[in-house]
Amino acid sequence: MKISKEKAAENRQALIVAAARLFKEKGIDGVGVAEISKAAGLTHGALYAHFASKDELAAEALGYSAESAREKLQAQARTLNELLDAYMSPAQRDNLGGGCAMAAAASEIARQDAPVSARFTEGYLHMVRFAEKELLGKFPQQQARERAMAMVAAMIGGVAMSRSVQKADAGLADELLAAVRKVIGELA
Amino acid sequence: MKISKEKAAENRQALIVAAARLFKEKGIDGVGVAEISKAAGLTHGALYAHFASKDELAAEALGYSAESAREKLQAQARTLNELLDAYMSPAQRDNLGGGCAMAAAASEIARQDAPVSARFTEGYLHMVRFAEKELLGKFPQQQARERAMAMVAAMIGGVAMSRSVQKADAGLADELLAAVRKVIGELA
DNA sequence: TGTACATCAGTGAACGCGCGTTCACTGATGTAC
DNA sequence: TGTACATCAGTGAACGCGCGTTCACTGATGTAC
Repeated sequence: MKISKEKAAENRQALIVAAARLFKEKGIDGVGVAEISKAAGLTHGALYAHFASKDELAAEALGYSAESAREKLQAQARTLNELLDAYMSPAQRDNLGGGCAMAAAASEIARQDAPVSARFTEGYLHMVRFAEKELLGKFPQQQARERAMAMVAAMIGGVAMSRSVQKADAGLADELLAAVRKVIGELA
Repeated sequence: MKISKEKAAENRQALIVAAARLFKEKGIDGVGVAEISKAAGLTHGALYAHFASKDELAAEALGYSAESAREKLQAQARTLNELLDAYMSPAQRDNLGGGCAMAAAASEIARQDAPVSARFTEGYLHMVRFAEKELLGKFPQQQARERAMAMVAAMIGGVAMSRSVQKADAGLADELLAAVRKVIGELA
């Protein structure tokens, strides 16, 4: 049963969207092609009509995550403070599948190959530039860039660590999140 | 061929040490019981004489990682600045298997169950207390704790992100590491 | 101290299972005339 | 515009493979007498 070009493009996109969510929720190694395909309303065979391998889909999915995070940033956060409020919120922390791929997969990306690393680098630099732009009003260029890099790394680390301690100590998880948000905010 | 109690205890320890290194290098899902056992000089069957499951070994291994990091911290870092120099160094970043488990597995721990989360929480709080002790000379207690929590989260995030961008842009990875080290150092 | 025997850490074959990937086939779409 | 046919997205069975785990067996250790 061949499908229209339009419908095929929709299915391809559905695979990417489902993969992006599931990879963030369960890790790349933690989810199989069958589960991804099913979540997209297809069988696993169809996946291979669109992507050469699971790895290729992973790169596309993480690229999509980075791109939609960029759009979200542009649409919703006007200032660095607004970004911090949104990013360091319990809601964003508890939304693994819909949240930031860098926080959800920070330690896994180190083991992926160059194409995935490149997409993450772009995503990271985009956030850094957003922060840098505002810091340039208060600091010389070099210092603004250093601060921006450190702030974004701290945001990602803060969310990842808050998630890591959450099952053992939910109160600490919230305290950690608020502390990072506050201290990082004071850097701006 | 039964083995002496002493030798059996050595073998158990070898399994934990090998698992700790391999989990950090490849992720918990990325390494199998056969590879761990082989690295410890045993067959996979022997693993089940010491641990009920791979998950139980994982908890032991990550607990061991946290414990040996604590010993290393106590033995080698006298001041916060020394800790920052050691932790945020390219050498520690490039030593995945021998380095900090929190930086190596930050995003994976969020998906593990409570026992693993508890061991990470202990490890995180140990580093926070180390930083807090020094900050108490300059800041009131609440502020010292907030700063310490943010500093440790930023260190972990900085190392994890430096590793994540390294394959795509090695220069950026070094710049990122140095920027986080500098900005975090200024918080103390 | 010497002997008989229970213990149990370790071996390696085997288990069922789910993985990523392949492939023969289907049938509506899209195209050529 | 209507007809014949090539295309190719999607299906689902099947592939080999490595996974975590089990288990009958081995044989040196450790113990009881």
